[in-house]
Amino acid sequence: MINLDHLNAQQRAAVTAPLGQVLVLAGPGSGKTRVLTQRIAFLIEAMGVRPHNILAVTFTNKAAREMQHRLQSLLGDAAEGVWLGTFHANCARILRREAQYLSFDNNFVIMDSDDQQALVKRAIRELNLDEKLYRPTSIHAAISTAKNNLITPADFPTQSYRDEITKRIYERYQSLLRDSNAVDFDDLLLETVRLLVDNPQVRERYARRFEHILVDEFQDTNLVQYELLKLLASIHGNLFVVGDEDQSIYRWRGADYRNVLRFEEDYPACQKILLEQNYRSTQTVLDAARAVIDRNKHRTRKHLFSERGSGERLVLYEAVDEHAEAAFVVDTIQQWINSGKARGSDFAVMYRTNAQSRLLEEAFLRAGLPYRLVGALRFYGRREVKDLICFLRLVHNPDDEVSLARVINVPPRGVGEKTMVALQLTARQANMTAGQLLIELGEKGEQSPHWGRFSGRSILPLTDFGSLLAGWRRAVADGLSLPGLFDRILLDTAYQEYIDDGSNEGKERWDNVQELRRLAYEFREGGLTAFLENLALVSDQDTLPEEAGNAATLLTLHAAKGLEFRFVFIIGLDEGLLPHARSKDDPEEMAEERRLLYVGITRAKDRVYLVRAHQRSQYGGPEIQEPSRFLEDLPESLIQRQGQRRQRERWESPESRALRTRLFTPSHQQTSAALVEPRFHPTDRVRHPVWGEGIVMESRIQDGDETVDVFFESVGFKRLVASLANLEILPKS
DNA sequence: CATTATCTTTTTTTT
DNA sequence: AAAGATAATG
Repeated sequence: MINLDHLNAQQRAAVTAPLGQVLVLAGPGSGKTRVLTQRIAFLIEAMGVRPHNILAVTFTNKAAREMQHRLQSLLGDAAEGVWLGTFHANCARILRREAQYLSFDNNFVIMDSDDQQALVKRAIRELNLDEKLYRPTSIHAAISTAKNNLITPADFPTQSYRDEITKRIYERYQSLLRDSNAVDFDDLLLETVRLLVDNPQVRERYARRFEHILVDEFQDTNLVQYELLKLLASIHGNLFVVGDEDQSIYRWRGADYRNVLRFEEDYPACQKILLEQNYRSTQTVLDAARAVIDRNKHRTRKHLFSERGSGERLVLYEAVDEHAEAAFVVDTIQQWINSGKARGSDFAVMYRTNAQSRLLEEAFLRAGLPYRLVGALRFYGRREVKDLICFLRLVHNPDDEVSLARVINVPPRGVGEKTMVALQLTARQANMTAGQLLIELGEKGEQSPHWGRFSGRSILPLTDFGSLLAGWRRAVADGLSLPGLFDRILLDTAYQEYIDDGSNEGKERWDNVQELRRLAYEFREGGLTAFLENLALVSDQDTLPEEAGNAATLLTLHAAKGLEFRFVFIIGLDEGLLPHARSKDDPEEMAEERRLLYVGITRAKDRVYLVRAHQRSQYGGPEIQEPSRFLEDLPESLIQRQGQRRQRERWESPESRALRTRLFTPSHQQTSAALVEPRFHPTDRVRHPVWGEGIVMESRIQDGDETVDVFFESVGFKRLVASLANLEILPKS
């Protein structure tokens, strides 16, 4: 049974809001996930809505799982039947059901970003265009933006010659997709909208079904998603959306926080509820976050408050280079853990770009500290994993040209560029897809009318591969299980010999293959279709083990949204990195970088460490870094500097330095003393909360803090930072 | 014609 | 520093 007593007034108002449109603007840490789940529970239990009639949309699978989990514990089996998932997953579900109305069949594959890139490239090549002039990345971005704004190739605006070309690539790309019986991420949304617009009876069926629609992270919806919601809510009009303009960080993906304003315009009767009490962070953390975000214009100002007390200042550390940056992070975490005041899982290290994780990983490994890495060295992006996925995709849908191109020569069987071109040409002439042609060659061999079209050198490998493919498909048709198929592919291609050359790296690659096999085993019930859909839609962000023991978390600022940690490190606070260099020409993008930092800071419950490096090896040689402009927005009263002084302070007058020192005296008594002279001396007897009694061997001032070497009776020699270690000096006996 | 060696270019964030 | 494209080689 749900219990509304532990909700505050605003939260309760949201959970129990009457029917119609509800817009909840929820600051960080204000319990928005809770409101969302309680609302669903309220609808089911108090309003008697059947779960079947509820659609709940999240942005990540992680968020969807989290909500599923909470609903389960709130309602038990009564929660069964709610349509809960990401926009993309829900759309894929609809498209598979309604394939009869669409231009592709229901065993369509979903192209991931690598595949999309490959297709764009192919489209450019087929049109004989210069790849230097029309970079696949930038063309793909243009296509994606168009799709996110409901623009089909036919509607693509052509104001310049380049637009003209882009339009032609877009058209070509789209037909390549359809020839492969495939859709890309953007199509999932776009095609669903088109389905609902073009087929009133289908629209009515879904709109009637979804009596209640709830949306999380509404500020990150794009135009297609907004239209989709409108269509789905067109009968009942019960739209409950939760969001925070200040946390909108997916502009580059078409997200438009102005959908919040649009919502208020489109639904003038909507109720607006603000959640302003923060249950996560200390007031100091909130003040700092606010100092950063208040510089942004065009936003609903919220007055976040916390009852958790003022808390400690944010620490700013300026390292000499990126190695020292990583070392500072790891050392500090280690000291906290050694002091017994924190455990590994209390920490998160956040960064702007995935590339920054590598040095951190190395530092963690060297220190022997466990960590879990979100995303980055993407499991699904790894060569061997992608190879096998493509084999499976090809069995599922032989028309998939991208997969075919990828694996036809894996392991090398003598099929190169020329052979591929010949294959494609012959296939087109025969009005078949390359995959179909291969299968025919494989099945009929010399009997095939196409046999003679190929040179003696290329026909054998092609026939070879074709019969493998045909064999796998037959086996699946005869009821071979998914894990069975997986093993058969490995066996037939001698994949292990190919991938595992005996080196450490080879071993690791083979382990990845085994890991994928384990996943396939989990999907043995759902079969190939469910497995592939899951692989396409479940991001790497979701790959990490839920509770990876006692490990610190390493993740991008984007991936951090929705999470919380006691201690948050944000590294790379340099111009060019955060804000990222690519944002500096566009004020809107600059505002988004600011929101990114805001999201990072507000993840912290207790402490925030902001870290930067004077010098960084960006690409090739080392480069001098300027401090991030965002640092200047933080009032000095909220900041405690650690480590090296900033250069300009060297030229400071003694008076102003004295004043500064007084002003910045940290709240810890020990630390302030330590800045001047050591508090501990050799031969002092000390007590540590975890390791008990020991003797000070040496003590020195280092990086503005006191480092003490202590010999403990229990664990022997340890190096500690005085301000963190909580050492107690014992009277000399 | 496929594979290998050398040179060039390139860096955001993710469903 | 790594991936991708181009040139040389077998």
